Amino acid sequence: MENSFIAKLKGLAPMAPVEIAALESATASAQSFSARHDLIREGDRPGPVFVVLEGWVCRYKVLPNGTRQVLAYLMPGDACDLHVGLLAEMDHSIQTITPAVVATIEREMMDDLMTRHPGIARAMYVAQLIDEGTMRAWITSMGRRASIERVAHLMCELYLRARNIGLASEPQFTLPLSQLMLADSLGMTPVHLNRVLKELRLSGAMKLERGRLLISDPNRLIQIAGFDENYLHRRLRRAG
Amino acid sequence: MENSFIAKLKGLAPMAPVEIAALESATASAQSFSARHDLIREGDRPGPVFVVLEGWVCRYKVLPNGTRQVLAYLMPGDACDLHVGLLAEMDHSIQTITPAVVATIEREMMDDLMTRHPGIARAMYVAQLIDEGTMRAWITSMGRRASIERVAHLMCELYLRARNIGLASEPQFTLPLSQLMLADSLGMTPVHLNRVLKELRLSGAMKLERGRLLISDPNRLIQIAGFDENYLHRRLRRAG
DNA sequence: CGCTCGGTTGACCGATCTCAAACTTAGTGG
DNA sequence: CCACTAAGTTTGAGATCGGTCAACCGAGCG
Repeated sequence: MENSFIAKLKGLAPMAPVEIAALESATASAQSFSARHDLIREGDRPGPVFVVLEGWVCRYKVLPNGTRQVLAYLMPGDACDLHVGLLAEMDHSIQTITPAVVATIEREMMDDLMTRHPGIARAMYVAQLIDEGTMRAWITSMGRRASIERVAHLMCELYLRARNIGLASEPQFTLPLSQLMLADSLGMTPVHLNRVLKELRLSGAMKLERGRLLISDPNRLIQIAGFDENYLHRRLRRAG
Repeated sequence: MENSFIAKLKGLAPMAPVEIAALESATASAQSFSARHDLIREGDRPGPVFVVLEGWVCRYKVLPNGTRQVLAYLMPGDACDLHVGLLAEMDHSIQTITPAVVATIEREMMDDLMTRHPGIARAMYVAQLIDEGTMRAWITSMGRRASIERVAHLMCELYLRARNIGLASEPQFTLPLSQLMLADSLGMTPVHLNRVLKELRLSGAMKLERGRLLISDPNRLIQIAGFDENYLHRRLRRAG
């Protein structure tokens, strides 16, 4: 059975059987990691490309004052930048959140895959564009949305991404993020995040509990968030 | 005399004479635009790649409530994403800030340049990685830095970028951004930004005046910002 | 069974926003 | 060359959002 990386790429561009086989063999060497394990740290020299096959992973940065900012979440199927190898050092760290299975693809292998297989190249580029769009959405959230809107917006994003890869069972889904981690993503205090979550719960929009999120009133949540699902979807060009 | 785009790419990867010639001809069709002119708007179908040759340009997003968030600044030599063409529509707009000269490179031309010229491909990938690093730094700023730190940090970033392309005359440089625009970049109110600028002026670190920034005490500014210039520099790998 | 980690709550404080007005500069037309 | 205007900047007063500090709670685990 094909892994989540292949499944994702197939959703982003048409993929020939040869290409699928090539991806199979490239990701064959997957490794398991425990939760909270740094795959690579800020300042390290970049190595191979990481591909998350199972579990959740995040990118983050720690500031001199000790605070942390989470920069992105990687879910099964997601990979980190294909060309990192060109940089002298990482400007951020990457860490598992849950126990995770991660494959690594060496730079030469990656180059080879991209040049030899146009479908793979195309899918990887689209994936990268989507990731960039997500970053822009985060900047927008942090800059111009009130805390409750920010929380709601992130939940919408994570829900849609989970659903896209078949990890959501309609009204709810597994969300293995502590409130501390969420606060570090949203640029707020855990205390304040907790109050916002309470407000969202009382408003009947959603309810976060031990590792899963229940979206009781999707429309209300979307409305609070000012969420435009377009930023994750329908962005693929119909015509090539 | 070569243009700012070529100059920038030459700084990011070794460039063969043929490659320079190819870039010359690709950017020959530059066009002039007045200030505040949208090059492309959110929702539009992406077209060619934009390359800024002269002037300042920004990416931005407007929210339903009417507020605006600036997502990035493009200075002479900067280009926007090479593969935008793969998306169905823009998730943000791009607008000139000052009068600007912008070249456009059609997708086929771009593909051709990249596949035929490894030096160009490499330089473009590095440029993209740097842009992504900048976005991550913005997210970090918005999430975890106090307003005065954010302002100082952005000024450091812009100063270094200007200096890199020869647009800074040591203690000062041309900064054609209104306070409103800066506020929209930093996720704050123009009123509050103005107060922060006053604080920075009184502290003797820097002074912003009509279109130029004077950095009176670089060390102090860097210290206030918690600026790590590594995120823009020294990231190129020595070894290929 | 007690410890530890994460979540929850309260009281208080301070940073940032809002609203509103004055002022400054650059550009425009008479 | 001088109103006049529009855009941008500056300042004040008061309100609000989100942060800080501190205590308590509850579940999982050795």
